[in-house]
Amino acid sequence: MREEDSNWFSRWEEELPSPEDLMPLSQTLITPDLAIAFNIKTNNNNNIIQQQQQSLHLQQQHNIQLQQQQQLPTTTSNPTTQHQQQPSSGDFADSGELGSGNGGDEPARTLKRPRLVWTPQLHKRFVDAVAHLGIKNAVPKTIMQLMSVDGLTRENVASHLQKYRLYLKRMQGLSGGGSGGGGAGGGVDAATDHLFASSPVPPHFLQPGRSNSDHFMPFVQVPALQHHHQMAAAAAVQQPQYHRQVGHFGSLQNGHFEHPFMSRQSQHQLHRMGAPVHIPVDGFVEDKESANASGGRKVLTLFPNGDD
DNA sequence: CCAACAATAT
DNA sequence: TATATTGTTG
Repeated sequence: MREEDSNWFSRWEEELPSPEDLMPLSQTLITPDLAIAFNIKTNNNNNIIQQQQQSLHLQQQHNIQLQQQQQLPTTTSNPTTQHQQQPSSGDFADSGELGSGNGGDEPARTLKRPRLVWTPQLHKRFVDAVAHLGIKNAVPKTIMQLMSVDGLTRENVASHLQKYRLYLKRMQGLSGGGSGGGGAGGGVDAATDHLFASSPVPPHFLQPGRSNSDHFMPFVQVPALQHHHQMAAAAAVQQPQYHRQVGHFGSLQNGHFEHPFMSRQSQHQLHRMGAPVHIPVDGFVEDKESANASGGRKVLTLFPNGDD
């Protein structure tokens, strides 16, 4: 119907992120402060956190409240009045009981983190990662590694991948054979697919038979089976600075260039930790509307802009 | 044991 | 519904 259809992937090819584009992009969903406060181990600040662990005890409840207040700490005078109408006096504060009277044992570990919201940007990185990995290697762990989004867990990716695969299958189905009466999905443009539609789907995704895009697979050959072996080379320890992390993608942390594999591999410990609060990283905004849609739940949103 | 995947839960 | 969590399997 559209001629664009014929060359959409020509353009797609051009728009393919070069490794340089993809690699150094290390975003973070968790600020150092937040990580520390919650006893979260990110790949960078291991040691710092360890120290904090000792002093972490009865503060759990306080921690939570602190988080909410710390939102958007410094944004060069943000006139956006990002006031947290967070019911600091409603949810847990006054109920007094969080869960079931946790006596004061490792609280942070028990708490849950906010639902990840897959913005088009995030999904884009996801698709790019999958595209560059090829179907075979496109498994949650490797995808997660390539995406290099700090705070993103393997399960986040796994869950998303599961749904994405269903989406691909649906597309295959209706592009291949007559529409039949299936009536299963119906509209491809259903609201459910909007996210996925926001990023072009690499052609070979639909053709498992065809060998992967060996076309462009520059280097990013993630050693998927790389077992833990290397301790963080202490490449860059996050100092308790109140700097903005989200802006500097250069990955020039100490004047040293970070390799993707060398840099993000201490994520083994990143498992369940909790933080039922928003994450104060500037650049990340919580989408009130999404939250509303969810029934007033708090949701962490990355990149409110749906623009590609 | 860990990770992927599918199924189920919220 | 979208994402999380759990269960099962390799």
